[in-house]
Amino acid sequence: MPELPEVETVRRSLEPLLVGRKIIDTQIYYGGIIKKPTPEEFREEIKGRKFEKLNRRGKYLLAVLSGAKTLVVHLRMTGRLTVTEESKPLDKHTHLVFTLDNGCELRFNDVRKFGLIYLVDNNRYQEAGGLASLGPEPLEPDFTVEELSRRLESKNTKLKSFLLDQRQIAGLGNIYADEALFAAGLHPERRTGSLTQKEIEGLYQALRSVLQAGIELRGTTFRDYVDGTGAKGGFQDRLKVYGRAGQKCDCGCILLKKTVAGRTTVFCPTCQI
DNA sequence: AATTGTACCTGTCAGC
DNA sequence: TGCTGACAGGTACAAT
Repeated sequence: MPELPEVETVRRSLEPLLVGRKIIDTQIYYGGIIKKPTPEEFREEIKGRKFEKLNRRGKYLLAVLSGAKTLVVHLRMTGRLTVTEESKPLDKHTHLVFTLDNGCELRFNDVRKFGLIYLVDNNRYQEAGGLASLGPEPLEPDFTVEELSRRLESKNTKLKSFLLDQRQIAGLGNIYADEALFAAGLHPERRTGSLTQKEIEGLYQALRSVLQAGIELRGTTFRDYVDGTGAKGGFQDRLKVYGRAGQKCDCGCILLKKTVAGRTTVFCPTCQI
């Protein structure tokens, strides 16, 4: 599923293909993806604008357009955003096609129609769903051990639930939350307030290294994910726990599967305490 | 106010 | 073969 490393990979792959390009027009095949404004207004308001910059915040992709508007895209679970030559036939489940000024198209495809798209004024991100209430970026310098510690102690919940809460830390999903907990040797059901200073430092390092490795390998393609050029990621070969329930951990134990915080969670009962 | 549960979707796969 | 039901999971919103 597109989490921070996948969205960052999409951003990096799309940026050189989009910046400087102008949107000639938009074909809307399924308007339900567009949350704001109405699909008709969206098409009118975006017409003629140029891509100036591509940013990412948590799992949100932010395309800054000329005229001080930002196109906000969330891929949720199965969304794909790719640049394709306009001569290529549309894949099934393509809901939105932006015609660019160079013979290419930016296409939004989503099997399950869960993706979200907003067009908002710059700096009015509170109008774009949960974007305004995101927690810190885990790979930015302002996310420190102290910041993590403060947030852990301000809650009394299970670690898995904490890591998935976008208001606490932006960008983790089920894959990287499980991988980070494994790397830190922490049980997903440990209470946030029960961690020692050493464990907090270990979790901090685990979060950063797992996300960084995910980016370096251009994301995890477990099922649907591809980057902005349609290429698959490479981190799926490095997964230690996610999707591996019933298989052996490096320590020889069988990895367990359990629903925690409403999510399938895989962990090693001996390595994670 | 904060937490929990459910809806949103379709493809895939196990079991019959 | 073809059907049914469970499952996958991020966010918005309703319910508690």
